[in-house]
Amino acid sequence: MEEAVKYELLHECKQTGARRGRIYTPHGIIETPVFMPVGTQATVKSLTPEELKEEIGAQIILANTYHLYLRPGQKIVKEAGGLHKFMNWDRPILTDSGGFQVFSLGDLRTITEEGVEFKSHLDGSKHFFSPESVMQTEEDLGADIIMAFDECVEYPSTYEYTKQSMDRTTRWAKRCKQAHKTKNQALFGIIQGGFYEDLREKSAKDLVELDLPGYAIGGISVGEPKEEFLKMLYYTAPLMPKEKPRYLMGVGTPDYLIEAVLAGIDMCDCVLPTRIARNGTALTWHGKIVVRNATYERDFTKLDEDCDCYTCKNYTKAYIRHLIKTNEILGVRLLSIHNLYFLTKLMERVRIEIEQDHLLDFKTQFYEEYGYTQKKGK
RNA sequence: GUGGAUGUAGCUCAGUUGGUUAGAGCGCUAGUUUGUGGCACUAGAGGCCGUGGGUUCGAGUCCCAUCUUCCACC
Repeated sequence: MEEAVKYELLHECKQTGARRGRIYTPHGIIETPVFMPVGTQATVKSLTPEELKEEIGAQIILANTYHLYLRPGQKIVKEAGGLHKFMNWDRPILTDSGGFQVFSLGDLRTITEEGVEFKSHLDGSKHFFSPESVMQTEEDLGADIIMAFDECVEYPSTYEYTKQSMDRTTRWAKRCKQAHKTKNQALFGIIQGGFYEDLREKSAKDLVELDLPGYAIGGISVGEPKEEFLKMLYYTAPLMPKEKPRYLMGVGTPDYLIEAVLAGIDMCDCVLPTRIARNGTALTWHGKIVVRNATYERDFTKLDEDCDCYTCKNYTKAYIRHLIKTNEILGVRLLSIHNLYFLTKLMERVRIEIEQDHLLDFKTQFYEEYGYTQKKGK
C-alpha cells in the first residue's frame, strides 16, 4: 500500500547517532531534524503564511483539532477545501488530536473507555471526542500528518493510573487506525507510559505492532525535572522504528531540541517561541533575553548580533522594548519572527553538524555560547 | 478680595462614627512560560497622608493657621 508519508534516513552522525533525514509528504519534503512552529487555530499567531515561508523558512506547521473543532468547526474548514486552502499554506501541516487538551482541561472533562466528554473552555458547552470522531475531524481538516487520539497524563501520576491510561491510549490508537480511511494522510501513534520505563516499553511495543507510518513520544516535557525528561527521552527514542519519522511532542527550548536530536528524534514542535514572544522574550545564540526589561531602554543594537532575520536586520532592542511595553502588535510580530527564525536556523545548523559528524562538538560549543552552565543545563 | 472645593504611591483615586504594619487600579521592577484554556501568570519596590501648630492614650480622619490647585461671585 502506498503510504502518504515516507521517511528516508540520509545519514547518522558518527559522533552521536543523531539522524539526518527526509520526510516525503503530499505537500512536499521536510528536511529533518525539524522544528515545527505551532499554529493552533490555523494561524501561527501574528504571522502570515508568507512570512513563515519567506522570512522564517518554516517547513511544516501544526494546527489543533480541539480548537478548530470548536471554532470554526471542521465542516467549515472542509468546505473551504481543507486547512491548506483555508489558511493559504501549501507546505505540510500536522494536526494534533486534542489529547493534550484533554490533559490540560483538567476538571472540565471525564475520560471513559469510549472517549472523553469535556466542556468547551469557550462557553462551557458539552462535547464528546472518541478516537473515531477525532479521526473524522482530522480527515475533514485535511492535514498531511494526523495524530492519534491519546491521553497525556500529568506529572506526577501513579504507576497504576499511568498504566491504565497508557493501555487505553493503545486501544484508542487501534481504533484510530481502524477508523482512519483517507490515503493522503499519515496517522502517527503516540507512545505514552509516563515516567515508568516498563510502561514506555509496553506502549512502544504495542503501538509499533500497529505498523503506523510514524511515531511520537507524548507525555514528557510536562513539568518534570530535566533529568527525568532526559531519562525518558533516551529510554524511549530507541524503541521507535528506525525507518519511520520520530516525533517528540512539545519541545522546546534550544537545549531540549538538541537533546532530542541526540536521542534520535526527527521532529519537534513547541509554542514556546511564539508564546514568549508575546511576553517580550527573545531566544538568541547568546542566551535568552527579556527585551521588555529596563536595561534595554536605550539599547539601540539588534536582538542578536549573529542573527540575520528580518527583525534583526531592521530593528533595535530599544524599539522592540517600546513596542512590547506599549502593547503594540508589531512588537509581538517582530519577536515571533525572530524566535521562530532562530529555532529554524538552529535546526538547520544541527542538520549540517549531523552530516559532518560533529553534532557533539556543536552541542558543547552552543551550550557555552548560550550560557547553559553545568548545573543549569547539563 | 469673598465664598466653596481640593491636596494620600509615578498617575487616577478609596480610606467607614478618630483605633493594629495606610489600600486599589494603572504604571514601574523582576521572574515564569516546553503536543497554546496564556497580549497571561507570579512576586516585588514605592507614601514624614501639602506644610506648621493644636486637641486626644491615639489623628490620613477633629480644630486653627498657612500654602497649592480649581470653581463661583464681587
